[in-house]
Amino acid sequence: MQFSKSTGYALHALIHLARAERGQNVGIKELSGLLGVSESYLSKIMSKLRQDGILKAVTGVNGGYELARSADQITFLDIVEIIEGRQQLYDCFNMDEERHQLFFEAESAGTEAEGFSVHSKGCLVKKVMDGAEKQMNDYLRRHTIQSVLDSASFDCGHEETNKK
Amino acid sequence: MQFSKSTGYALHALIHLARAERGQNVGIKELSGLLGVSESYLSKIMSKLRQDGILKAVTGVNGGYELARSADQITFLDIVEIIEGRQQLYDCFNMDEERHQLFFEAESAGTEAEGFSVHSKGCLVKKVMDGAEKQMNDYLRRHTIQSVLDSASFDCGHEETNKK
DNA sequence: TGCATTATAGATAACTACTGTCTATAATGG
DNA sequence: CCATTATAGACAGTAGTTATCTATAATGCA
Ligand code: SF4
Ligand code: SF4
Repeated sequence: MQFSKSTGYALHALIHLARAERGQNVGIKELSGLLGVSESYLSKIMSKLRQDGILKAVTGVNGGYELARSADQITFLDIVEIIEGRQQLYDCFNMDEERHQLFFEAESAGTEAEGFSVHSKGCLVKKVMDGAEKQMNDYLRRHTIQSVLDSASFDCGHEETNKK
Repeated sequence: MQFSKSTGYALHALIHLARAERGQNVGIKELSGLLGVSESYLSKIMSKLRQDGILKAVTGVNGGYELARSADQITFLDIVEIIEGRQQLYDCFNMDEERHQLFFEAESAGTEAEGFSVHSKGCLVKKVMDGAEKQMNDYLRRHTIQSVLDSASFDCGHEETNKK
């Protein structure tokens, strides 16, 4: 289990866009050169980000990409979910059997047993695995593109006052 | 990005072993039947768990598997790391370029710049992604096979007193 | 209008990891 | 000696990722 390379590409491209001046389009050529990926492949990723409302894109001369919202409104979780997909990390096998009812939580056994699925609520194994995913997602949600830029010191600090 | 099915198989098999009486071997036939996986495939997973010291295995008549240590000494993280591997979730691409030095953290810029890699220490993108993974791993480390059994109420609660 | 530029979409292929099966081998107990 | 059981290796099918190529549509400019 690993994050796909595409997620890395997306993150790096967005950081570059965030550093570009507001209202200025950045072309795929510049981005792909910077990341060392083909224009063709990267453009697919950018399109996906656009479809999900992270970017705005302009075709034609002087076209390119621009952030659709401010960098502090774009979380790492946004990007990960868009590129990696929104399926859960842990997927129950054995969905149609009744063997897994073994792992019901004690408290929820007889209280409100109406219309809830074995997998989503009752099972403790699933609960642990989903809980682990939630920990990661919460962390990713707390970090934005802007938060990374804020704590970075760039080589040529021309307008970023290195506030040490 | 998803956990492999094998991780699920491993977790379920271990829980079954933990419920079995101490000193009693459980065969691959029983386990595979329970999980609905082929003996052949599951045995590979079990072997891996044995090689990593989670299980003990006995060949021959009346052979089978048994936990090598008590269930509260086997964490979810142990299993995940054994089956999924121990590589980091986020892998830096672009390892040989010097472009990524852009994302250095301000504090660490001039203090102790000796013998540390751009990727592991300096980069804030990597830091966020590794931090996210750590959140998940810490959570998985806090949960053991035993902790799941403790809070479960089994259908036939013959010796588990349902301590509400 | 016509042209160069730029993003988009689809088809497709190479590669990799995951999942699964089959066969042969070794160890154990009776 | 034999039945049982785990182990190991080879192998194939599947799916997802990564990547390339081509064609198309939109835009700005001369
Ligand atoms: S994790 Fe729980 S609900 Fe999911 S397959 Fe296993 S026992 Fe069933
Ligand atoms: S995450 Fe940081 S260190 Fe890794 S490739 Fe990107 S810029 Fe470089």
